[in-house]
Amino acid sequence: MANKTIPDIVIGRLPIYLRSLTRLLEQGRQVTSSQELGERLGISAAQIRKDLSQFGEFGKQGTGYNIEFLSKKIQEILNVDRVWDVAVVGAGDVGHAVAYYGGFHQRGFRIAQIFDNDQKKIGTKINEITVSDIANMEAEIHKAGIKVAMLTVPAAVAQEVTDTLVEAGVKAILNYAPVNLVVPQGVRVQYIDPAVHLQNMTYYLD
Amino acid sequence: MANKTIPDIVIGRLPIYLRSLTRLLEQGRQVTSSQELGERLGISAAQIRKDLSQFGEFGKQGTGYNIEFLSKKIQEILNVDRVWDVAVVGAGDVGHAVAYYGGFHQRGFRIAQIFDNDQKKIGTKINEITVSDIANMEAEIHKAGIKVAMLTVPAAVAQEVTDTLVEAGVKAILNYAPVNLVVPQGVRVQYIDPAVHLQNMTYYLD
DNA sequence: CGGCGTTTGTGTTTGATTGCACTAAATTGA
DNA sequence: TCAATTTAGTGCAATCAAACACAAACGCCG
Repeated sequence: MANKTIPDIVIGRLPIYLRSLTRLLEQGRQVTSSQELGERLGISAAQIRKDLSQFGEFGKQGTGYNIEFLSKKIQEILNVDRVWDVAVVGAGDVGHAVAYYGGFHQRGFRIAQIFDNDQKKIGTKINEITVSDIANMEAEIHKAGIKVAMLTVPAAVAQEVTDTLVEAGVKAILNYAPVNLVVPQGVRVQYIDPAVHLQNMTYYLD
Repeated sequence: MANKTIPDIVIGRLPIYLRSLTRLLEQGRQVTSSQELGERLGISAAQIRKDLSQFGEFGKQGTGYNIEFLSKKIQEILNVDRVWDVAVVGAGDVGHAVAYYGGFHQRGFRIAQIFDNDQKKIGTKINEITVSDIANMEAEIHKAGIKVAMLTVPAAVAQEVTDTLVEAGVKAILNYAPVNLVVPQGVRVQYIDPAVHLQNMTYYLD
């Protein structure tokens, strides 16, 4: 049943499922059902079953899903049954917050390098990681084989820095700058822009 | 033309269009086209035209869209042709980063209040705003008539705090905690969870 | 050990979203 | 002035996603 080009939108829901399963595990639960998950997530049970069925048969009729087993399977699908080294570019407020956030490791990511262009910041430590000069970024990322980066630089330089990251071999960029990035085929970008989310919601307010 | 229940997915693209228009304005541009916008955003020109046509006729054939005019119109549609007061709940790293982020105001939002439950933080100032005791949150938000909140508290207490926010009259919550929130009809939630975005991308990596 | 209630996985239907292709309006340049 | 070019707005077709509904499997309990 696997490998028939899974829709992006399905992939996008898997991390949400995984997050919810983690919460259930924390609560000491061992088994859940598509119905329970659906209620928690505001998604129909049928959709959850169909999404999961794209990758295999993980549940048991009459019983539901073993949470630990399903978590493991989703982690494998998403390639987070390992830890990815991540580079953070930009050591401003957002870069700091990201570097200090403790939740990444158990979800498959480790902040390995931090870069900035401010001489006053270079050499200082953020959460035990020394800030490096962005001038050396391409070489260092390339050398370390890093494929994932978080971009927390000002909008004005985001595209330029992105080009360097791509040159360095980065294939996945989480962009906090409020700009749309242009990247070549094979490089993925995801956006985090709080104002976009807020504006989405204010449409529905008076 | 207008008012026929616009699909959520269309609303979700409007802030992206607005963001891109802002960049163009910054570059001194006055006119653009659906084609140009589409190339910048990786969206088809037809889709952009169709999205906009849901709300009126903003362009001119042969010419395109006046950027300033279209920006204004989208701001009106999204209700961000005004400034919304926002409450930030949780004065940790993320709360700090959010409070210091300078980009909100020109996009329709102003951080008006910050709350925390840590006695050591209460009374201190973050970017000129005094941190208030979360115990007074419901009353203060209600009194100020605040409808929009950002939630930057630990996952374990996010639902509990959400319930209080809803009680206080908040109708839009931007949730940074990695938990799905349950809210009554009429209250909107958007999620920001960097790990979710990263996990989405690692699916496509080897 | 057999019937009942539960829940998965999936073929099929329904609905939503996107892309296509065309018309009409505006601009430009000769 | 007029033909060529550009581009918005839109009806229709095609694609994609979600919901429905049911057979098959499983566990439980008497």
